[in-house]
Amino acid sequence: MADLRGGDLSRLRQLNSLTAIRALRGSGPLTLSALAERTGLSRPSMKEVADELMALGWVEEVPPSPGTMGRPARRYRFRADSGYLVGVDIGGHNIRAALSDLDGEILAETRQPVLPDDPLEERLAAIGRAVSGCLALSRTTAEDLWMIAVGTIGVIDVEGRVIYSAAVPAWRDLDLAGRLGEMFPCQVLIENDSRLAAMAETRRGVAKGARDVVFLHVGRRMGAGLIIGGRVHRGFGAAAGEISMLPEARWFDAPEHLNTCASVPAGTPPEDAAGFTLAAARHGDPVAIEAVERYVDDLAVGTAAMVLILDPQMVVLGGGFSRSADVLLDRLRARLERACMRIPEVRASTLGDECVVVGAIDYAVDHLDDQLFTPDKGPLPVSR
Amino acid sequence: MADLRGGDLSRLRQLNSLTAIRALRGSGPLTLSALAERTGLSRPSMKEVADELMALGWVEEVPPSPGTMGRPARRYRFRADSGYLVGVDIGGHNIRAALSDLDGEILAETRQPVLPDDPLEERLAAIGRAVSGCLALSRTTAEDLWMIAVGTIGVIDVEGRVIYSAAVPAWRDLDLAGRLGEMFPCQVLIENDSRLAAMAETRRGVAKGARDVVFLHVGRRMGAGLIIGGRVHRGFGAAAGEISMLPEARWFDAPEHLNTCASVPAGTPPEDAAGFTLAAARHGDPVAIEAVERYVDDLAVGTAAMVLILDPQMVVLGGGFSRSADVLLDRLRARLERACMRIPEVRASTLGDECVVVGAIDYAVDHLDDQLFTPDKGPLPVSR
DNA sequence: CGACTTACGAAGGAGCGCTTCATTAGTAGC
DNA sequence: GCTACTAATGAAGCGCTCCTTCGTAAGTCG
Repeated sequence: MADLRGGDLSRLRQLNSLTAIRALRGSGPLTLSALAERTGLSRPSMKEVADELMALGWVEEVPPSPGTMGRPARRYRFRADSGYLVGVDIGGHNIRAALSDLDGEILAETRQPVLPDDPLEERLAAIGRAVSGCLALSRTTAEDLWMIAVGTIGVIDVEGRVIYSAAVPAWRDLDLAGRLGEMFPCQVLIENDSRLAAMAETRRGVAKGARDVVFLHVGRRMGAGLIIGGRVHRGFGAAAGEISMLPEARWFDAPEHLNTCASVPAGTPPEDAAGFTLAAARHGDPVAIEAVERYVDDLAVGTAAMVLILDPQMVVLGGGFSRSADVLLDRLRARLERACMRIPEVRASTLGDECVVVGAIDYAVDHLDDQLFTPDKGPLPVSR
Repeated sequence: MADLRGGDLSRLRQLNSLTAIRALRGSGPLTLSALAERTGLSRPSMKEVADELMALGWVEEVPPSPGTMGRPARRYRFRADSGYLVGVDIGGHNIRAALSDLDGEILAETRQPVLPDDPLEERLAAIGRAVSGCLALSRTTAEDLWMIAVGTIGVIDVEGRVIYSAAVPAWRDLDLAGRLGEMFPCQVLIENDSRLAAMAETRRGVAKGARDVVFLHVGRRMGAGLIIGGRVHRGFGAAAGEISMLPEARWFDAPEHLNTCASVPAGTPPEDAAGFTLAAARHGDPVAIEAVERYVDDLAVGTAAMVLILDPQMVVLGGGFSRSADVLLDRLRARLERACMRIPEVRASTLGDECVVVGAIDYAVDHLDDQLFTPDKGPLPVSR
């Protein structure tokens, strides 16, 4: 049972203010009449609400649109630029950052190359540089940041501490939330990168609008992120999606089939081997195809487990190997058809490398909405 | 984004009425002042709300409690008996039914033995008898039923049609929701029985209050039900939890280890074999222990998959074999500790055979609450 | 330049919740 | 059996929020 608080008249106003903000966020500038119609309020009431929102800084008036019949109508827009959000993707070789307005519209992006075994402080400094870069590009300052959401490889506990990170040795046992909290004067959110990628795909990618989605990170390491009921599923200890730990799921070593394929020429750097195999398979090389088949065999086991357990609407393939989705998708589908009761759609990611930063932004927007648009968390705050 | 409807004054009243009903449902009869305090409303307003709820039939006055200081206070209670809910468990060998009031308090229970290969019409008739029995025991009539929730073995699709049922041949392809809808003059809900059992355990069993729970049905057949975010997780096609379909999870044949154990005396009826093995293991029979170890080995694979994927707060063992939880729990825990990152609590069901009917009732209560306590679904209806 | 269209703004009214205060119906003590 | 105390009741008056209605204003079109 949720809250047991009854409501006051002021609560009603609060509700209507939030409804108005929501209506404005969803679509561009709206006239007073349009707003009134969407919210179901009468015009005079809507006017009062709008005045209040303007006074608080949430909304501003824009010039009326010319060329319309009748008296020009006042138009209002949500001041998405009264604050900014940052998303960060901490990967093994790259740190990406993006800055967005409060609507999640991305205004700037940067990338900082790093090495997996860079020392901790150097990594943190690179994060700082990536974020500063975004701020500089969009001519904003750290004071305008409302929230920063970070996606990182590895398992993060509920408090934002790194429990486990195979790819980045220095990351282990780090109090990431604490360190980033010292660096930035705003709220810091930490999440697993696959979960954020899943978020991005359900918000603006191929799975847009779906409520239950399994995102598979296929690449040199394997990962999964779950969206359940339209929200990121973290699990009780923030360890959901770690099925690659289970030997029977055959995920952990699955990429080896691609790395050790006999078609790969000697001397190929190890990070390019899998890509070579996938490309060879695309061109019909039977040995490479054999390796891909074995890879998908293994991939399908863990995937089938997730599909059978969750029965999602869609499975999205992301990560480095998803560039070779043409080689993988049909094969994966065929195996799922054999194993599963109901086959979800199986699609490739459409967001590519920006998946995680974009998902971090979306995650931050969600979090912000929760804070703002949940009634009874005090009065609507003043927006600068 | 949820609704974009702004609110009226009447909406506020509706909100407060719902809050009051909630407060009354949660605890027994309350005085006007107590109600006012809990809802945060002033006494005069609370009085008005209470009068309205009385007029609509949702609430009634009870005699003031004697022996208190000061003027005796009016007391109100939720009229949980203004309607009734029925839960049904359609099993292979038994059909159980329970009748509850609108608070989910169980007032009557019945059981009808059936045979797995009884013809369809006989089974449906047995359901009718089970429900009529409950009505008779509690002196109510079918007209007082508001909702009936049915848990059944097998996979049910979103429309309440049986897609697959290994245990009950006649069940296959049946439009269960349709047939039951003809039998009872109220809303009919169909769910998989493991999911309802999971529901019961999170509402009034061992997992009370937990938000993410995996319920394992361990018995002659294997099943699983998931609670995610405090709600039953059905999946997009209502097929969530069917991991026993996956060979690698080693669930489907797991019970065979117990059935074919060499310790079981020749001539034991097949349905008692597993129970015998479990009992023998409890008393130290090394051959039986060996069989149990193999059984738990297999059980743990699928369970670990679910734990790694979902990271639940608790795993609850239910179903026939959970009576031997003392033999199973520690062994299962030990294996999960090896396989999983974070170990959830592992506990045995406390509700026993009534698990599914009780869960069906809880499911109906939830459904009813959704319908009643979601504002903006029209005005609060009149309760008879 | 006048007719038409559309939005604005002010006035009056109804519903809901709040506070305040005198009143009432019990118990406890003498 | 009477008085003091306690706690709830019921009525009156206030303020806020939303609604409807109307005359007025600011554009476009012919």
